[in-house]
Amino acid sequence: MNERSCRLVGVSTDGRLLKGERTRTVILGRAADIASAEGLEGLSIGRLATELRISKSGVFTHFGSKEELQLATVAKAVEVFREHVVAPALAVPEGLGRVRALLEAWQRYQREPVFPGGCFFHSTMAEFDARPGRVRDAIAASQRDWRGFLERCLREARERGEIGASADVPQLAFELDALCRTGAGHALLHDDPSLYDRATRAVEARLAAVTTGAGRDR
Amino acid sequence: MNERSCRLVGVSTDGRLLKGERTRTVILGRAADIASAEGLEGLSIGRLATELRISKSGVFTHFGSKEELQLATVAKAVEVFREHVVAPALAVPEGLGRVRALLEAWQRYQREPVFPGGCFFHSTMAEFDARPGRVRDAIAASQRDWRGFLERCLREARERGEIGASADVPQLAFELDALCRTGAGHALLHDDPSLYDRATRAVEARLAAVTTGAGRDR
DNA sequence: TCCAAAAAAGAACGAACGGTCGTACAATCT
DNA sequence: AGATTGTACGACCGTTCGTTCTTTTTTGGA
Repeated sequence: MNERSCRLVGVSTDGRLLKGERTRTVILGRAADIASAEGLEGLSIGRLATELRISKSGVFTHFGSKEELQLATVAKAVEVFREHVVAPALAVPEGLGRVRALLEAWQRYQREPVFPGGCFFHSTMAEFDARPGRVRDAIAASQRDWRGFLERCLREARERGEIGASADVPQLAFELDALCRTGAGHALLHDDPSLYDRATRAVEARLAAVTTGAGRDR
Repeated sequence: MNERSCRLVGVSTDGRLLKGERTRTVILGRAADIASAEGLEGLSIGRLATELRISKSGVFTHFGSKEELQLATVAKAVEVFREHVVAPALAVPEGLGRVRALLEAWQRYQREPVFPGGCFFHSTMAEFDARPGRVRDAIAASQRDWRGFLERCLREARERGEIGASADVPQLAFELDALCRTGAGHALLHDDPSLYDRATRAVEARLAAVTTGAGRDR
């Protein structure tokens, strides 16, 4: 592939982003923020336009339909999630250390908060779990990805002998996911940050229960 | 209080429900169903009217505002939850047996499904956790009630010596809640009933870890 | 600097939203 | 039976929704 043929859409010859691509990014940033707090259905094109001081059609043109806007918003949220949670974990060597780094990054991302409405996916999963369609499929797929990555990290730790060989990785991933997710949700609902710590403690205990001597030594 | 002064609104002199009260019940039943799947904001007065073949104003008159409709819907859902989850547990003697009955009833209620959109509260908690107002307060209060009841059951089991004396009841309640809740949510999102079992297994393991010899004997 | 293409604006649409009103009928109480 | 209250109706308000156009402005490459 030569340079010309693989030029990306929305990118100018000197590599800078085209104007349209920049506004698209701005729109999606705000869209993900709104959706994390008010849901992907609470998102509206008119509101985005008003808040960003763009015309309604100016927003609309970038996506062509509300469903496309929702899908793009999910993709944007995945990007943010990867950056704040997955990337920090990948910077740590494989094994139990990476598992810990991953869970810590996740909890930090929920608390900061990167999104004003807590974890984007916690909100939208509950919103779309009983509503068939492309948006739900996208959310479900991203959720499978996330859980797959968590399981991979756990499996690496097990292969290193830092986690007991008999540990049930998918089950463990499910439980860790459930504890972190719910802790953040409750903390937000009751406006009580101590509920984050409850999740942290539960995760800690759950990990301690499967950690081997080899895991503790490092 | 004599009979006359404590007459309830919506109840006629001979104790029967007034007509209005009956339609109100019908409306709220449908409202709770819709809200469990599409959220309390997805609920609309016009849609309720169309589906129930009542005029829009006929629906509206019963509540006076959308917020009141949402609050009444939450109250209705609490009633349904009590009936399907709390009541069956109360029919079982205090102790670990009641804890088990409670968690079983909860999981049964999620699977049946009593509400078409899974657990009403799972959906609405995530919807309102970052949205201040009376509706959120009502949801948060009902959630506190539920957790209070779960903790009470656990404490009774502990006092009977069926659960270890050192068990941290609020922490345990949080974890059991998180596991059941998330299991149901994932089962719905991925359309995979085996995820319910994952929650069941996690709960089972969690309970087994704190059960004493006395608890196992019965 | 010029010009085509890209991006944004603007106006308008039909539908649905929450909400208000006056009215008509039916159920309930005296 | 008559008086009264409860209940539901249909028309309509202003607003916002997603979406479709046409027109204007901005932008980036030659």
